[in-house]
Amino acid sequence: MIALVDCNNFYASCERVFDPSLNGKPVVVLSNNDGCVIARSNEAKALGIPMGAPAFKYKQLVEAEGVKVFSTNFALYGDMSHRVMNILSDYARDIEVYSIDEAFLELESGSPESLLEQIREIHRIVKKHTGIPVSIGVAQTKTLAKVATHLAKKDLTTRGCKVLTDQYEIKTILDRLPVSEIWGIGRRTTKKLAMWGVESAGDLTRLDDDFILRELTVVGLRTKKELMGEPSVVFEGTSKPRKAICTARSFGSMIRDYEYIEQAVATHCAACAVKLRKQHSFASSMMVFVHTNYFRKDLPQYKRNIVVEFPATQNSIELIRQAKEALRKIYKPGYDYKKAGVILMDFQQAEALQEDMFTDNTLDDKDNRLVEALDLVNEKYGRNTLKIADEGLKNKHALKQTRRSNSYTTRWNDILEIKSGSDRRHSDD
DNA sequence: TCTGGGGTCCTAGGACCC
DNA sequence: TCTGGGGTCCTAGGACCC
Repeated sequence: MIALVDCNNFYASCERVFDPSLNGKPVVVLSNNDGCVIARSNEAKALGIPMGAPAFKYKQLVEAEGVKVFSTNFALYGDMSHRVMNILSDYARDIEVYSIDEAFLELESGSPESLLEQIREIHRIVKKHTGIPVSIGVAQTKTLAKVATHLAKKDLTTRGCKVLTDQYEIKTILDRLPVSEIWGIGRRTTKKLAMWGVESAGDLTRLDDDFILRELTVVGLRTKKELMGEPSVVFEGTSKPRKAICTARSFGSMIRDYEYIEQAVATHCAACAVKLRKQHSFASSMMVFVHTNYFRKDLPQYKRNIVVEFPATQNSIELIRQAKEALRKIYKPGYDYKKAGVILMDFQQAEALQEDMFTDNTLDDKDNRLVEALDLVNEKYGRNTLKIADEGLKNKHALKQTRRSNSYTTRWNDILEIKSGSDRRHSDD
């Protein structure tokens, strides 16, 4: 049996854990540069603020309704996510972390009643130990588990937990569910399906296999099978290493100077390298890209990317050297740049590393020991305690983040102070 | 004035090989 | 006039997810 655990309004919920006065109030969290809305509490949804809405378009509503607004605080959300996932892994045979706020669990099969009891317990423990509310759905396949979680969230009578195993119930639910709600059916496919008169998930299950294969490829066919209870999207289990690692950011304001763009690229490259080492991989190619602001139709536009190859490495210093060389080839002066990024690709795992006789990529040369020390220090004393000089200190490319909450769980200076008496913020724990 | 970031998978077509 | 067949690898582009 597969369960899908989904944290409710995750980022907004994280903010609430550390400031309970936000409970019952509309809360939104903004993307980088405070650009658009990426998380909303139920109260904010009720006010009609859509997902992905540009923040500036809702300024008036936000002020009028007293909506609490936060810049992203990924250090906090990442840490809270870890805590939730740790608890989940105690309650499952295996876990597949699907995103920062979602995980598939493999549960022992059992009667619907015992399954419900199990997920209610998980629901209760996660809330008690982390403060994060979750929705849990259980079914035979991942796609149906997604449907079940959807119900757990929408249907208040489920109190956040739904077991969807009864064949008759599945059928009636699928007949009422719009195809666009199904996991794996996006905007494009919904439009296509509508042309053939396919409106509900049930309609999709009644479509001919060959027809689906021809029009929607194997991806569409897998979805149909999953809806019919036949597992076709494999449960991956404990996370596999990433095949590509990307770090890219829009700049807080547009940048012209080569020097600052180079610093941004070096910074992104260093961030990629940390992620790369965390999963014990070595990269042997990277893409570097830059582009101007698409939204400024009045300004000249330029975008370019370049892929460079090199002997597999996980060393920040070498990777930054490559990134700088790549940037030099694509940078064109005279443009106002808005975004730059680095993508590392073509990984080899440490164990399988093909030794190149002429390059030393083992962990005992001097640069590598330096990088290892750098990781240790930054792990212990916080991100960016030590940086590579190429990353620069001025941070001209810095994000605009005017409303970031404290990093309660990951920075010593930001730890919550508990006061006694009327100022107490936590009633239990 | 102001519009995110990080991923995965699939397909078609071209290059190349025997 | 006729112009193989089967395979692999790579890339770009499309679609989708959270």
